[in-house]
Amino acid sequence: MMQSRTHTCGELRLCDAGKSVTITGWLENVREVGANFAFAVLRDFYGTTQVVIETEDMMRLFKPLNKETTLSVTGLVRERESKNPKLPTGEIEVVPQKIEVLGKCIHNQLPFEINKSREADENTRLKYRFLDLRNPAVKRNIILRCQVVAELRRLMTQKGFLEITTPILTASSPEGARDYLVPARNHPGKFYALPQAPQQFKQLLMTSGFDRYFQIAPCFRDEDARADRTPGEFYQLDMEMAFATQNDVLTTLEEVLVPVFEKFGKFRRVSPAPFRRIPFNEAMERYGSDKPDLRIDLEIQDITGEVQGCGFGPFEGAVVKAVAVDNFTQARKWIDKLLADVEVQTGSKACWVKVDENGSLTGGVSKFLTSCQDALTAKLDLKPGSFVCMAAGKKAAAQKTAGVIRTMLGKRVPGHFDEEQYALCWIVDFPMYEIGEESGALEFCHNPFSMPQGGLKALEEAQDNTEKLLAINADQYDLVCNGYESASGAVRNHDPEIMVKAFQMVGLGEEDVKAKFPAMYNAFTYGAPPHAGAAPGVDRLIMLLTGEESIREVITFPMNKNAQDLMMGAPTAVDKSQLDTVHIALVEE
RNA sequence: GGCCCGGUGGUGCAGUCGGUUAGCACGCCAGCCUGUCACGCUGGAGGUCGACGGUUCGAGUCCGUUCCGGGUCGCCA
Repeated sequence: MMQSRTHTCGELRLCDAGKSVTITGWLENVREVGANFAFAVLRDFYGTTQVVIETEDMMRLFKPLNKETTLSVTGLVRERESKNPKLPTGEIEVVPQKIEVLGKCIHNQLPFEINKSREADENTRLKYRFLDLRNPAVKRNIILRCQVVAELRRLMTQKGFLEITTPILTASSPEGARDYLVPARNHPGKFYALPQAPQQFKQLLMTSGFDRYFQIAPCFRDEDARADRTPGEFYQLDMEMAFATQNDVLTTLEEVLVPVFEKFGKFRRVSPAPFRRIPFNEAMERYGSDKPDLRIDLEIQDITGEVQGCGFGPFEGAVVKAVAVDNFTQARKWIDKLLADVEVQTGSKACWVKVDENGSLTGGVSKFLTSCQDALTAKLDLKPGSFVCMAAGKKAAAQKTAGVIRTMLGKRVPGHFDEEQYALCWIVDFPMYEIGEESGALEFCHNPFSMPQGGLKALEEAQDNTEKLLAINADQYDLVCNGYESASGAVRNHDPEIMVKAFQMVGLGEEDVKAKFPAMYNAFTYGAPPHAGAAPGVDRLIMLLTGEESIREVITFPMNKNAQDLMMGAPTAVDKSQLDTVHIALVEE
């Protein structure tokens, strides 16, 4: 039987010298510095401790052990002859009397070196995630995640929110992302779906009279991955408040998140509450994005009027947006790279001009713009040495492209990016409806659960008037931090009459509302409280706090981009008998 | 599905204009070394360059196809 450990590998200090101890852990390294003289490093969750090998017998014991074998070492703590101030345990070492091998590592060549695993090929890391996680630098993010989640729970609970879990096996939701489906064994041909969010359940909880609900909720969406978006599953701090206004929700989240950013964030500076509240349209106009990075001090200017008739084809009849920077000294090659990167990220081309020492436009598309040079100079406050990057197209596309230009210029031209802070803002007043790109018809812009501003009256007044309908905003809001969408929420539409009306605007009727959200619609006819909520993304929050650029660094067992778990081998084929049980027949490709 | 970037011993990378035996660091193995801590020194093993096809006297290098990975657009109420 294993001797129980008396200390961890992170806790022995000089004052422990002379004690007899047992420590356990992984054999990290053995440094042989002489014949029958070596230093072994034992690592556990808490730290590392040096074990000194100075006898032939001990050397013989250690020699055949591969790195990463787990050991129990019993011996005496001794003050080191040469100390290492870089290590918490650097003043002592353990002189072993008894070594016990607890778990052999039979591989003398590891897939990667534990302490350098972050540099290894990501597929290899994911396949050997259990080894990758032995790296303290990798483990640190997971530990931080636990601490943040615990703090979120503490703060929410303190504010009177109840954590209530909701079903994982539920009904497919007709809106939104692709569902993950689970065949129902007892109901041939029918399926459960994994929840994309506990949206309807939390609204039902509100109608049940739970005043304040939250949950660290797993959410499942079958959509493609991005660097900041894991495929398959992710976690949200899902919350909802009864009899609450938009301001109640924003204030509550500010009170919860500011302390978390301050306590756990990589950067010291955090936007003080209340955060700036920027209407969606203003965000698109000034930043070209509904998730602007406010650490960048540049803003987009509209130069549509200034450049009309200049003769440059792409500008004719288009909306033209510009971002200008002063004291620009970059080379032509740099500009070409910028334009290429903008095109990769947006699919749209950008163009540019510079201002020479005489105040004249030069380079890029300057030959087309000489006629409007004065107007542009005035509008953009151009000076000798200014650089202007422009995007043209339909309004939304031009805004979006200019938004990417703003971000790239801001981060690449020195002096416009104050990186080391958490710049938070709320984007509010999202439009209720939009014209669908494919359908060309009126559609819900975000989700149909949001309360239109002005309620029933606004909808009735705008009925059959597309222009007016497009101008209706919803009490919907996103929390944005450093260019990432960090939370999304809304004042919900709790009134069946307004729900039906809102659906009528997009050509749907009462029957559609009932069919799509039967429980919610029904519940709301029994006396529903006005309610509002939001759902900050936990994974992205941890990304922001740690400064990681890949979401896989903050997930314990992440899948790769193609939604495969390389360690477990998921997804896998299953036996025909399993398929038969759930009434599934595979179609030969 | 489109586009961009990448794939070279166990790991990370270099490889010029197509030209001799594919180079470096870490790791691994052996030897030396009594205070290392990114230990050091000496020696050694290990790759045919993602796959297939083509151009060529000759391909890691050029061309085509394809597979895999990352990023991005679509998508993500």
